Amino acid sequence: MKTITCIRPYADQVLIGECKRKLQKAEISFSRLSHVLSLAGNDVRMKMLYLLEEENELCVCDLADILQMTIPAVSQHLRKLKDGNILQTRRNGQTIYYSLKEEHLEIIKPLFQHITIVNRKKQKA
Amino acid sequence: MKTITCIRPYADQVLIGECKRKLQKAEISFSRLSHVLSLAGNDVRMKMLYLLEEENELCVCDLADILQMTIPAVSQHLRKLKDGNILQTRRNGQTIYYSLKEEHLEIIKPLFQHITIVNRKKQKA
DNA sequence: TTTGTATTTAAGTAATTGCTTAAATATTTA
DNA sequence: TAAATATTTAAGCAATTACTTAAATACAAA
Repeated sequence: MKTITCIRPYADQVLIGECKRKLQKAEISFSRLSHVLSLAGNDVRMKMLYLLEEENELCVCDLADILQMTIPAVSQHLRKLKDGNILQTRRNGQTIYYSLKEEHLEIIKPLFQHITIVNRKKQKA
Repeated sequence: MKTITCIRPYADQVLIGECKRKLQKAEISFSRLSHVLSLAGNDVRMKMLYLLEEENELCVCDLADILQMTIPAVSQHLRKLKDGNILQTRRNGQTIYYSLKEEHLEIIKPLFQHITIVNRKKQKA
C-alpha cells in the first residue's frame, strides 16, 4: 500500500474520515455480502440457484443434464455454493439432492425477480 | 462438451426438458444479472457502490483516500463499474465525479439493505 | 507555455477461476 | 462379493482478476 500522493487542498477530510469509519463498522457485512454475490455472479451458478428455487431440489445428474455440462463441472459449482452456505444437501441412496439453504435466502431470493422469461412467439415469414 | 454418461433410468426427462427451455427463454436476463452481480460481488466494488449511494457522488481521489488504495487500482475498479453501466461520470475541471446510474439500480439498491453498521461499544475491562 | 494535479492507460505478475480428464469414494444391486 | 451408478476429488491448464509501477492524457493555474 502506497500513500496517496494526490494532494487536493479542497478534499473534505471530515467526510473522508466519516466514510472510512462507516466502512469499518460494516466490514463484516461487506465481506459477507460480496462473497454471496460473487457466488451468484456467475452464469452457471445463477441458473442453478434459479432452478433450485423453481424445483425445490435437484440432483447433480439432473443439473448436469439441464445445464448441458459435465458432472464434475456441475459438482464443483455446487460445492462452492454449499461451502458458501447457500445450498444444502440431502442424500437418498447414491443420489444427492441439492436445495437452497435458509441462511442467505434473503439475499438470494430477491434476485430472481430480475429473471424474466421471454416468450418470443416465432414470427411467420 | 461430453455427453452425460450417467444413465439414471428414473430421470424425469419431461422435467429436464422444461427446465432447459425455461433457461433458454431467460438466457439474456441470466447473463445480464450475473454480470451485474459479478461486478458487485467484490469487496472493494461493493464498498464503492455503497459509498456512492450514501454520498451521491465521489471523485477518484476521495475513493482512493477512503478505501486506502492506489489511484490506479481505484480507477480500474471504477472503469469496470462504468463499463457495466452501473456508474456514470461527470467532469468538473480535472476532477471526475462518479455516481450510480439509473440503469441497474433496481438490482443494486436492494443489496444495500444487507449492509449493517455495527456499533460495537467498547467493553470496559 | 511550463508546471502541477487528477485521472487513465499500459505492461507485468501472482493468485484465482472454471473448465478438463482421470482416479477415488460411496452406495446399490446382481 | 463383484459390478454398476452417482458423486466427489485431484491434477493440470488456459483465461481472467486485481493488483503493481511507469507512462500517457487532460485540464488548470502560474
